[in-house]
Amino acid sequence: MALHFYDNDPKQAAYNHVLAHLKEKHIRITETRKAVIAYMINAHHHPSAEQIYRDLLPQYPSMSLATVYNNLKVLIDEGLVAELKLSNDNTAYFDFMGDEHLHIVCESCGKITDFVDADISPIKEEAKEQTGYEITRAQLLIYGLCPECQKREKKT
Amino acid sequence: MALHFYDNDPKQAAYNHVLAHLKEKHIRITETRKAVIAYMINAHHHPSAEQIYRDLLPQYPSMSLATVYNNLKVLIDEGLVAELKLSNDNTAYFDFMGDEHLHIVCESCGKITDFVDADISPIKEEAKEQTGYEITRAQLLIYGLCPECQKREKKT
DNA sequence: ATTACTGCAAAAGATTTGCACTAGG
DNA sequence: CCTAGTGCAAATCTTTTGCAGTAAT
Repeated sequence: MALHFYDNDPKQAAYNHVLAHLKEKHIRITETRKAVIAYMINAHHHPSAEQIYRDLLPQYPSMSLATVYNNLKVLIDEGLVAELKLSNDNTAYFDFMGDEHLHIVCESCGKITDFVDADISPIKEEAKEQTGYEITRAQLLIYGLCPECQKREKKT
Repeated sequence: MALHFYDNDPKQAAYNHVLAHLKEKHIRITETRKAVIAYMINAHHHPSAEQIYRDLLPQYPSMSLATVYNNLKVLIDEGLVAELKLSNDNTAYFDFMGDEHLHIVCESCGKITDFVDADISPIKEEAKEQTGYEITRAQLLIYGLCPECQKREKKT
């Protein structure tokens, strides 16, 4: 019964799903791994490895940055987390693959905004036909000026 | 008259266009800059800075890698070259912005294949409406398995 | 004549790696 | 138990920067 209660929380469901996935693949579920997974599921922003590390440090003072990287790599390999690499910045940002969404990056302040919908599957289909590639995933990065930066630029 | 002859060559035309653009912006046209521009226009692949440097070195033995980076940055800022950052690789690849095309990256061998067409402007439009961003550019990266790697994987 | 651009070397980041130790299954 | 995962530090790799000298306008 308690399980049903938790299953109503989509974040808890995602967390359980990830853990089940790892268990099935015989990938160990460690304290730090759980911490990174929970962090990613709850993150509304698109954190860098460094940010994750800093935010988790108070609760996991012995955790190392390398471990954060290791865990992110595992999650990426399992298709549970996506890696975003933007122009103008050689830091990778990470994104939990819950619901599908695209990213818009502000070229002025660097903020990343999500936006839902927009079906890119016809493009994938055409790409497959034109090139013979077997498409595994696609990433659309849109660059622009966020509303705040638009205002700021007008003032000048 | 000679000019008209050269204008019939689209690569020569692109080269002339870039030089005219730089001249108008009072950006100096140096030997190494011309070399990088010509290289990018003629590149059918998607070279890294290192690759450009290595390929130009025989003809420009005193050129430095930093200069390649500097010139690429200028060209990017002027919207003449695009920077591609892929997952699984923290190298940037560069692409001359001639005709519009999208990129498909093989997850197995890393090869980048271009593919033309595919209109993403409706997605840009929707992004603008949903988020209020003023869209400047978009980059669609498709990941998959190239035909060669598909064959190789089947054998195993 | 200016000053942007170059080449060099050093610095700065981000990420990866090697290794001894620890803990999950 | 056994070995994947951890924490640490050092290494690696890409890109950036400072600076004195050079060349484009």
